[in-house]
Formats: sequence, C-alpha cells, structure tokens
Amino acid sequence: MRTSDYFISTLKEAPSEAEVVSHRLMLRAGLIKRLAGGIYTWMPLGLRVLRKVEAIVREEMNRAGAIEVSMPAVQPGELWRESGRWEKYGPELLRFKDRHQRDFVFGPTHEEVITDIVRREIRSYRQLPMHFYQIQIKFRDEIRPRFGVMRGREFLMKDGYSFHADAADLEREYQNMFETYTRIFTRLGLEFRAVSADTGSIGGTGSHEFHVLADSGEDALAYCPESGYAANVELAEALSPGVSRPAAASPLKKAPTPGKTRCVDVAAFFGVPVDRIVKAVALARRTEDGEENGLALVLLRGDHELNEIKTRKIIGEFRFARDDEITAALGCQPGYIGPAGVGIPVFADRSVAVMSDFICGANEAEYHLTGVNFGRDLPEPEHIADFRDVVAGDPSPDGKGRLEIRRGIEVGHIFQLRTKYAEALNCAYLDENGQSRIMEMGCYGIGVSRIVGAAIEQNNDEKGIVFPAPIAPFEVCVVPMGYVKSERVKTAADALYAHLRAAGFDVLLDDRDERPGVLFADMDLIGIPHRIVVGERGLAENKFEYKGRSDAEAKMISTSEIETFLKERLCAFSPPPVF
RNA sequence: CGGGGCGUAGCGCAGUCUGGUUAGCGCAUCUGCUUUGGGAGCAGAGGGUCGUGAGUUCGAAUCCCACCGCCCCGACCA
Repeated sequence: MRTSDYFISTLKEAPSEAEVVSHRLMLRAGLIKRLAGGIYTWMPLGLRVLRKVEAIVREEMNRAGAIEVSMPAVQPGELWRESGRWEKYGPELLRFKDRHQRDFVFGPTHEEVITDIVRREIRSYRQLPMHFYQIQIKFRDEIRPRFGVMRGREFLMKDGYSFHADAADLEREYQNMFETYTRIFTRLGLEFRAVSADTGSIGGTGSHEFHVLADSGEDALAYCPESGYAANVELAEALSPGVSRPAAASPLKKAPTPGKTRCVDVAAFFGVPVDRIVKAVALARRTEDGEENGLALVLLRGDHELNEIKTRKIIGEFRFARDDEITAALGCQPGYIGPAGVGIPVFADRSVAVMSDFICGANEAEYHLTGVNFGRDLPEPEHIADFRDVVAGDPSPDGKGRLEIRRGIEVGHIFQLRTKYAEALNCAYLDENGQSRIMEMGCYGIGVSRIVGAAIEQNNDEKGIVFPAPIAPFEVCVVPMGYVKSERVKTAADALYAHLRAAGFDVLLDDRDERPGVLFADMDLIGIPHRIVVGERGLAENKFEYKGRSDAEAKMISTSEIETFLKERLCAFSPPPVF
C-alpha cells in the first residue's frame, strides 16, 4: 500500500475525552473514531489491525475443530423469555420492538440462539460433540463505557459454543480450548496469563480467564511464581493464618478520635500499623427473592479489602448499607462503627479471628476502642470465613510459595456451562439406548476488539504504539527521504516496495510529499514494527537503513540483503495476508 | 444512580467571573515562495447554529432556567 492511495489521519494532540494511553493512541493514530458513548468506527488502519487479530483467532479455532457460523445480532425476545434471561439480564440487554410491537434484543451473547439451533438440528449421540463459533458484533449497554474499545458498548467478539453427550467430553473440549487460547494469545505476540475464574451462580467444573498483563488493567490477578497457581483475585482463597490468637494483654479503653474515620488515619493516630485495626463493613442483606433481610457486619483487618464475590457466597445477596440505615442500627455514622454490643449478625474474616488487643470503632461518634478482645469484650464472631481479597505476600492457596499480584485486561474466558441453557431450552439428544438426555455445554469467548486496545495498552512508548508484528497494520514501512524531489530515491523506493510486495511482505510505502520528520513521526505513532529508510546517503553506498520500532539505533543494510534480513526478523507465526 | 468537571472551527485551548467593536490563539487544511534525515519558516486564505431550547436585557459565548452530550470519580475500604 502507498500512503498516497490510502487513508491515514493522525493527530498531534489527543482528544481530551481519552484518559488511558491505549485510547489516546488509538485516537491519535486514527485507528478509531467515536460516534457515540462506547461506540466507535474502525477507520481503515484500525480495521487492518482488527482483521489481523480476527484472522489469527479464526485460523486457530478452525485448527481446533470448531466450525464457523454467523448468527443474527437481532434476536427475538421470546427466546430470552424461554431461557429466563429476559428477566435476569437487566439493563445491559438492549431491548426494542419491531413495527408489530414484538420484543427483540440486540444480542450481547448467543447461548439462546445456538442452543435453539442445536436442539433442532442434533438428535443423536452420533452427531456429538459439536462446536460452533462466530466472530460478530455484540452490544452490551454498559453502565459506564470507557477506555475506548476496551470497554465499549458495541464490540467484536469471538463466541464459541460446544455441545457434548457427557461431562467428560465437555472436559476434553474445555482443555482443547485452553490450549487453543494459549496458542492464540501467543501468536498475537502478547504477554498474557490464564487464571482460574469465578464460576458464579452457574456452578460447573471450571472456568478460566485469559488476561493481557498491563498495569492499567481492571482486574487483579494473583499468581504464585513457585507453584504456577494463578487465579483472579475475585476467586483466590486467603488461607487461614497459621497462628492461633494471642492472649489478651491490654485493657479495653475508649479513646476520642475526632475526624479519624479511615483505618489508615486511626492507625496513624494511635501510632500502630494498620493491621492492628479492625474495620466493620455494614451490609444490607437480601433474601433470594430480593427482599430486604436486615443488616450484618463483616469484620476485616484494616489493611484488607472486602471481596464481594466471596461474601455473596457466604452470606447471600447483599448491598452496602446506606448511612441512614447504619445510623439507625448502630447509633452512629460510618467511620466509628464496630462489632461491640451490636444487635446484628457479626461475621469475621479469618485474619480478624486471630487478632487480640485490636482497635475498632466504638459505635459512638468520634470514638474508637483499643485493647479489644473477642470473648472478653465482645462475643466471638458468629461465623469465621474468607471474606477478603488476597494481597501480595499471602501464602499461595496450593500451599507452595507466596502470591504476587498483577493487573490484567480480560480478553478471553472459557467456561463449562454444563446443562444450564440446554435444560432451560430442552436441548436433548438420544443416547445409545434410545434414552433422551440433556446435552452438556461449554462456551468460549474472546474479545477481539478489546485485544486491540489491550495490545496497545501493553505495548507503547512516548512516540506512540509499538504493535506486536503479527497484528501491526503493516509489517514494514518504506520511508523515502525526498520521494518527490529525488529521482534516484523515488526509483529505489519504488523498486524496493515492488520487490518486498512480491516477496510477500505486508508493506506500506510512505510516498507523501512531507518532511522526513512528519513521516517518521507518523510511522512511529501508528506502530509499524519495521522501517526501511531510502535516502541519497545510503544509496551512495548501495545501502538501506533499517530500524525496528523499539530499536535504539538504526543500522545500514546492503540493498541486496534487505529481503533476507527482513525475513529473519518477521514473526515466525506470521498470519496469512488479510487483504 | 450519586458527586464533580466540561461543551467555543477537524484537534488542543483562551475569552464567560465583571454582558457591549467584526469571537481569538496554536495545530491541521488551501495558495505562493523558501526549506528538506525527526511533527519547517514567511506571507496570505478558507473554515464558527459559541451543545440545544426557552428566558432576562437596548444588547448574551458571557446572566437565569430546562434539556442534551461527553469525561472523571463514586456507588467496598466506615
């Protein structure tokens, strides 16, 4: 491609709406344009990247034995009523009516549609297993779209659904997908990690998320370098401290702590580490039917955070209590509440259960208690369990080594659904004995458009994007110094461009009549991994100048050796040409 | 949903508090000349419903009200 025949639209300054680096760079490089909140046009350059990601995903899914289909984005509401998700999905599901006032949704996912197809098409165990996938636009009406295409409302997703006669075969395909995803993210050239994930209310035997590692990621991942354990912090278990509670040594005292409502402030006020503080989190519980079910306190160490998913599993559905509810139940505002003398259930995290002589709120405005001890000053907690997020340095749940924490962007998720949807939609087959049996089901997602944002989030510098070669919009660019002014340079650049194209390279010739600085800046910004400069200087010695996007220095390469040189540098897993 | 901020040319911004010439600056765009190895210089030009609507006023980008849109934070960390 020649830039003169193409469309490149870069900006020196990023629109002020963009906060995270990948979003800013995608706008500056002209990869995307915003149309509405969380809804973006993929401009030609960005589309090339998206298509390259898509091509790798498709190739590996096909290799793994999955079969591509394309299901409608618009789906009848009736099908969602049948699965029960019309009521359960909530406002993220975009619903609308057609001219006959029939309900429709814009699909956020396709379990209903694929299950409907399979229940009609597949009748015999002889036809199983079957794995269908598609790469298609989804819409989820996110509460708060942000970070450009990383949390957009409209996005491109690969979603696959597998159907099996039994759980063992589902397990086999799940493992197949685990390996396939590992291959996909490796080929994409990304630093990633697979972690155990929460299986939520669905249950099932397993779920893994694939995360691109980046400090700005929305998820925290716990992993153990020694044992290989890795899990989303949502899930990672905080083991019981291997110590028993020390005996009480200090008397109970009440101390004024005006204005000290945060644990760190209270700790600083008393001159003790924050892990000597116990904080009480007031939760308003709900029954399964969603009715209010009174307040409860969960006690955490001052340096720990409540894990909502774990808590939900232990005490059931809840929301955080409002200030007025807390005042009504405990007699003071948040900041000074504590477990002593309260008439509501008190739960304690394992790490709190082994504390003695601790500090906590006095349930009286502007006062905390010190030297507090279970058994002596207040009853033992009703329940002791794991309520907190793990932190760096915690022992690994598999008993070997200590955890470290890194942040990640979730780009893939594989899931053993078991029979949840198949049962709701009566998706059954006849087994060897002619008996009707419900199918086992797995689902496997990859956020194709999110990968583009995540890749940039992970790979950029002050000059712009540093695309991994397999997904760069072009593999190599030819940058002539004075294409319009120098006949010699023009001839050499044209010849090199033709030669590289014939050799199968995905090459961009920047033949714009611009100053060199403009060309360099744009090629750096859009992240082309390999650059060849054609100039009078080099040509005088029969040489081109090569520089990798992240190389510090350029090097001179003989014109006759440039093809071999480039071939050695290109990614071994080069995807097939896209256009 | 709650709090905060913003909305002026394609992008980044000033002007708004304290109403008053023809709404301004940088980048980008177009023309000419010069320049040509890291986002050039000079000269000139085009481009504006000042988010929308309704008010106050002799007069509104500026003040009042409503609405729309966008961004950030919060909706655990008591």
